[in-house]
Amino acid sequence: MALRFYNTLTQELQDFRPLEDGKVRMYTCGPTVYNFVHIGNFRTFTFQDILRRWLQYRGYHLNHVMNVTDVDDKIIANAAREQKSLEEYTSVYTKAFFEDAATLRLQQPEHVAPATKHIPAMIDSIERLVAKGYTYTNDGSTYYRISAFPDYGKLSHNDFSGIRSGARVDMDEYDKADARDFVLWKARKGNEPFWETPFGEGRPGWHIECSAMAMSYLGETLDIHAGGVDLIFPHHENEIAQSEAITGKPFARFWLHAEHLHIESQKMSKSLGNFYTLRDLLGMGFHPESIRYLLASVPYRKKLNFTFEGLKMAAKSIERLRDFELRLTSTRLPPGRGEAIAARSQEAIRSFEEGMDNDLNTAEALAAIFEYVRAMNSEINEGRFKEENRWDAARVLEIFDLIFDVLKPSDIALTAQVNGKGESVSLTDAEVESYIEERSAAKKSRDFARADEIRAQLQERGITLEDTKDGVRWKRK
RNA sequence: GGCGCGGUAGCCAAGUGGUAAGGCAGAGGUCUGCAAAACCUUUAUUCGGCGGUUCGAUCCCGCCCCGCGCCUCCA
Repeated sequence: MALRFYNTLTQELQDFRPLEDGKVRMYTCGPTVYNFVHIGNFRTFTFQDILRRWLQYRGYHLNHVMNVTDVDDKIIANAAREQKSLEEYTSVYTKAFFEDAATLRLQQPEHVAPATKHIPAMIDSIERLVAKGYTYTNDGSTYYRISAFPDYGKLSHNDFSGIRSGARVDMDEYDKADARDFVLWKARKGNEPFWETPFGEGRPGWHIECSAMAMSYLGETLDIHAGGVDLIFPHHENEIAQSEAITGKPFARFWLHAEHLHIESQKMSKSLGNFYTLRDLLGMGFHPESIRYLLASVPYRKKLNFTFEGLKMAAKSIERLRDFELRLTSTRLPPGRGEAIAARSQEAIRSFEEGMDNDLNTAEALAAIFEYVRAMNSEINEGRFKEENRWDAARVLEIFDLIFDVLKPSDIALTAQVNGKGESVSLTDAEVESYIEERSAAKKSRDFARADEIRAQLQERGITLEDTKDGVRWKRK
């Protein structure tokens, strides 16, 4: 089956083909940098990362643009309060965002586009809308008249035909001619930051940045536009209204939207005290891979209930895969290559691909991997898994990790072993090895008490020992 | 009120018109000096409720109940 996505625009699953063979033009809505972004935001960004990786795995050359909203009401207000320039204020959170993204192993888009660096493109877009008669001004601000765009509502599937501005609305009494109209350019107020334009001093409305930047980087029609469900209306609806009014062409062919994340079954909110940033969670001792796994393992169109129990489960799931990976390299195997196992490995890859092709059904894809791991563990126990099958299995894990990217422990995980007093209790590999030698000697002389004592001490310091037929194996927790 | 999403085992979560993937947790067993890891067995006669269509529905239709989102800034 071909790669297919659920398209919000058509409300159905559609086979994905880009406009141009082999190339995908993708635009995603990035962060508004007025604060540290929270874990719910990262659910969406993780979805976008999985999408990126899968498109690349499927052989597409990606051109992905992500905007950074670095000018809006909140930013201006916060910056003013801290008596900082916009730039000073937003650079802190922009930097933090990309650090967090890297911690979660999110790939960098090909282009990151801060709004304030693209004002001329926005001005150009607005001028074109003005020329085509889609706008009106009021108090120095320029508005988009949605009644001029008959398709308005096609993305969110709302019917606005009944609430068009009519005789009842007196324009003199309202900022906007129609409640649904939105601002393209906001008139300068007081000491707020502003830019000079043919239609007055001011700053851009929120929606215009995405239309202008998307089209200037990617052309008039995008293959994919993605974001969180809350952006469907009005943000994405307005982007369509702006862009298609300018070009007369479809703005984006596939609209993909990630569902929201809840915390312990509740909406995340500051008043409930369940508002977490990535940094909060890392501070509680959770590993980035666990967070990434949890965010990625629930298919993106399903609400994700983020719980601490879920994070622990994620960590255990990763551990199971890592144990299998370790077993592949540390077990002595009979020579040769089991053909049935080679074939089973191919089958696992096919199932994994099928799950991912199915609108990025990560739960289905994961099931393929776990079923495979169980089967292979069995084959190893039975002696049918041969020396050269290592490469077959390694390939399966490699493909899995190309997308999920959770097998390699984070540096943080390696170094952040601290005891209750906050002191580092990490051991070097050499130290661990020497303890293992001491324990082996104790075992040889049947001093099991001493051997168990060493094992327990290592366990306390995050080192787990496993006695196997092929010697002692150890891993860090 | 309008538009939309969802309710599957203790938790997370796939799925199909023909009778329920996977992960975590639990129970029993094999292996082990003991553990750990791994494997085996086991854990929903049942998929929110009630009707309907059908030879047959968790999956299709209708109604109802519950949870949630958007309709104003929001991933």
